[in-house]
Parts: sequence; structure tokens; C-alpha cells
Amino acid sequence: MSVSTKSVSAYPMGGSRAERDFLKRYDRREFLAPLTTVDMAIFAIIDQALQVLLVERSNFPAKGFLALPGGFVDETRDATLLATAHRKLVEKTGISSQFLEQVETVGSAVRDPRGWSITVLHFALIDSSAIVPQDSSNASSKTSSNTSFEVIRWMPVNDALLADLAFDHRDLLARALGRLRNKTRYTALPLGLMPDEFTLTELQHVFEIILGVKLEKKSFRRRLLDAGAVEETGTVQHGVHRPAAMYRVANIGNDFVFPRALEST
Amino acid sequence: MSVSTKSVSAYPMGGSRAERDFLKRYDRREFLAPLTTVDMAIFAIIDQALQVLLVERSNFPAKGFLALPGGFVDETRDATLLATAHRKLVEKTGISSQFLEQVETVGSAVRDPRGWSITVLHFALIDSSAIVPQDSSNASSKTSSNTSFEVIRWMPVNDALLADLAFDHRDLLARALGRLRNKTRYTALPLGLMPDEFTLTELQHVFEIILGVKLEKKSFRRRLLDAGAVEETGTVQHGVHRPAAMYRVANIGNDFVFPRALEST
DNA sequence: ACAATAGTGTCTGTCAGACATTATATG
DNA sequence: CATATAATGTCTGACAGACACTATTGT
Repeated sequence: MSVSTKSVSAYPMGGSRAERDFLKRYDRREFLAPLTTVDMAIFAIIDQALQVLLVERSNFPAKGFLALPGGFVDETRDATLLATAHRKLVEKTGISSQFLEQVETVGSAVRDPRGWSITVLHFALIDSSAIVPQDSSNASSKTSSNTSFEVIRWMPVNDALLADLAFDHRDLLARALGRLRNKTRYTALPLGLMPDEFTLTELQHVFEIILGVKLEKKSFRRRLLDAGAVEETGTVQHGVHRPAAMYRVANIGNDFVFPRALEST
Repeated sequence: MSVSTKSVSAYPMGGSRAERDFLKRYDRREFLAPLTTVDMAIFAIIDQALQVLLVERSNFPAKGFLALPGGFVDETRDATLLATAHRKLVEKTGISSQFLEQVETVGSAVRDPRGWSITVLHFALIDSSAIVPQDSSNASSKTSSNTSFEVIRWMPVNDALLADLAFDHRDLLARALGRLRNKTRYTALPLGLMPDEFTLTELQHVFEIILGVKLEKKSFRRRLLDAGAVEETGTVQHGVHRPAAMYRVANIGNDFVFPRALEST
């Protein structure tokens, strides 16, 4: 009740002399902030299974354990948290992806033995056929906290959920996977896992792998075609029997949120 | 390919001597982490409008500007990020709420003049009739970064979205509001804004205030009653005309996700 | 009795599920 | 031409929207 909206000018333009003095004297190093990292659950379909990229930690803590790739914000290179996540993705896979999003942020006093720590968890979906094998000695895989090599390994998510991962990474993986599964029920998100061209049957199989249930062919095609999420390339894929029309992702970047979820039961 | 799942024991149990040595020598103070805060968009229905709690900043930077309440993780008191958010809520309103959730985390080099900063944005829904006016001199409103009083002010969200808020708080408010509006379309989330007892007409009005559209009475009642989200208290509210049955929230803590969204158009 | 609000009956439209049917390749 | 897979036709069921209708109170 004491501040009128009109009485203040837009922040941060200008800045009073007092504010400038404050900022000149301010030194972040005087304050202890939680250890903050960005962790990635990078998914791809490999050998007809949903797999997640893990790294073997080459440094303490949890040295030798498998972990989700991640690292610290590089203040000189990353303009935003999404940029940090994107950088991590490219470092590990050599490719970029439109299908990169924040899942949630987990922070607690006990999740890392170094002290109160926070991780901003993201997931990324990639087309496994586009992966560029990363040289382990690649300088870009070094981070401010890690100057050694990290061995990359893909593992089926069902195995990874049973493995002893570093820190709370099994829980983080479960959260990322939960988000992916949920969004698969009401969006066209799994398009992010497909190669440039694919058949609708192949796309349906990917949905089925993620959800762990069989889907109705007719409903599935109707949804995606009516929404304009995919478009025919004009070519066909010849197999042993009737050839299948090839499709590509249409209107990439669109979200394709469907009005009802699949398998609501 | 080089690490067998079986070859590692569960983390963090045990911990090798080398790991213990590493942790003994490790000092977080040597690393510069982004400035990390938890910010809150606390919503309530006041005067038939959706309002948000703002504070007038009493310290630099952005001194004098209105801002979403927030602050640093208190490593000695907060076990998790949710605990930090909950503590902030209680400090500002004097009450607790089951309807407190993380929205997203925003981080960039430019959002705070002190340097690379991150905020973990949450929203909370409260029953305005339960608010305990907080003494401005309440010691618990002091944080490690702020030892002065903060003036609390409720403002209709539509006004707040046009006001000059500190930092990027107008954007944060828009994000929290977007989440609230979206979830209002397919969950029973606005129950968090209701008093202990209410009529279905009152509840419908709250939904309408949030969404900014009129809803169909029959559909609205059918949804909530069929889902078991509310239950009759057995009492009625006498007004000028036909009395209305009073309801309370049923199965609090349940999420009540509906199979279809409202006003999908 | 009338005005105003609470509450119900019931029809329609949309879209996912089920499943039968037709289409088109290859061997 | 037999068979496997691709692709379509069409009926059903669940549930939101529309809106007319009935119910119950105070004045």
C-alpha cells in the first residue's frame, strides 16, 4: 500500500548512484551459494529400445560410477541455463536437438557429499543415427571441475533404472523418464527421436517403446495426420511386403498438444 | 562399454579412502557458483480478483522496486528447495499450503546486475481468509542477504503484469501465471485458493477469474463431482434466494487430473 | 407470486479405442 | 496367388459444451 506503481521507473535502466556504488562494492565471492550443476538425460532409440547416455565419472566424488552427463554453468560461454544444457548435449553427442527442455530442479543438503547442491535437470531427444562419436580426448569435454576424459555409454533405460548411478542420478533419470512418458501421452514429443524420414509404423513403435503398451494403429495415424505433425515425403520404403509411405516431421518447433491423452486408463 | 554395472557398489555407501581424502580437501568456497535464489509467486483470491503477493525491496539492488518474495537457500534450515519455498511462504503469509509447486528455473548472465544468477521459481495458492498479517519487524523475515524490513503488498495479477517489477520478475510472474492457468484447464488446482467451505458456484467463479472465460455450470459441476474432488459438508449457505450446498475439498493431496481440458478452443 | 439463484436432464460434438476390411507389395 | 504388412472404414464410448428445464429460497 506504500508503493505506487507509477513512483518507480523501469528496472534496471538508469540505476541510482547509490545502486551503482552498491554494485561496485558487491563481491559474489563473499557469499556461499549452493553447488549448482546442469544434468542431462539424453535419450535415443537404439536397438529398438529407449536408451540413455551415461558417463563414467573420472573424478571424485563418485569416481568410477556411471552418471548422467552434466556440469557447471560456464559463466563466460553460457548466456542462459538452456545454453549450458545445449552445450553439454553437443559435447557428448556431437549433435544439436530442438527437443531439449527443462524437467525440474532438485536441490538438497544431502544429494552431493560436497555440500548443499542443486541440479537443473533437462532432457534431450536425439536421432541415434545422427550421433557423431565423440573423441574421449576431445578438449571440449573438459569442464572447470573436470579435466580428465569421460567414457560415454548408452544403456537401456530399464537397465539404468536398476543400476547404481552416482549421487541421486537414478532418481533424476526416473523423473526425466516420467516426464517423457507423460508428454508422450498427449503431445508428439517422440518425433524428436526419429531420423529425417520414417514410416508411421516405425513412429508408432517408438511411441509403444516409450509407453510400454501397444497402441491402436488407426487412432495413432489419425491423431498425427489430423494434427499436421508429420507430412509425406513422397517416397516409399520397400520391405518384404506392401511398401510404406515415408514421412518427415512437419512444422518442427510446434508443440502438437493433443486435446486428449492416449491410453487414459 | 567399459564399465559393467556389477563392478560398482552402491553410491554413496562406503566411499573409498581416496574419496574421503578428496572430500576432506574439498572447499566449495574455491568455486564461484551462480547466485541462486528461490522466488515465489503467491496467489490468492482477494476482492474477486486473482492477486499476487509482492514485496518492496528494502536493499540494493533494485531497492524500492516491487518484487516477488524470495531469498537464498538457508543451508542450516532448509533440507530441500521445497523447504526453502515453504519457509518463504510462511514468512510472508503466516500460513502453510499444500498447493506449492515448482514452476521452472530461470538462469542467465544478465537477469541480476550482481552477476550470473539463477532463480528456482515456485507458485503457491492460499486461501486469503487464512492469511495471518505479518509484522514487518518479524525477525523471521530477515534473510542472510537482507536484514531490513520488507513491506508486503497484494496486487491484482493484471496490474502486476504491467508494473515495473525488479529484475525479470514480470517475466517470472507471467510464467507462474501461465502455469496456473494451464493447470486450471485440466486439473482441480484452484481448490488451493478456496476457504474450508464453499459453494460450487463460488468455486466456478474462481475458475472463471483465473481463466478469464465463462464456464458451463453443468459441465463444471459434473467434472468435479464425478472426480470426487469435492464433497458436501451437509450444511447450506443462505443467501438472498435458494440456498447453496456447501462443499469442502475431498481427498486433499490428490492431483485430480481430468482426461480432457476445459475450453480447448 | 415473483425474482433470482441453485441445481438437473438431455442432446450434440469431438476424438480415442476397437476391429473388420481393403490395398499393395514380394516371393 | 499366398501372405504379410500398409492403410482405411466405421462403430462405440467417454466426456465436454449447450441450453432448456425444474427446485427452492427471501421479499
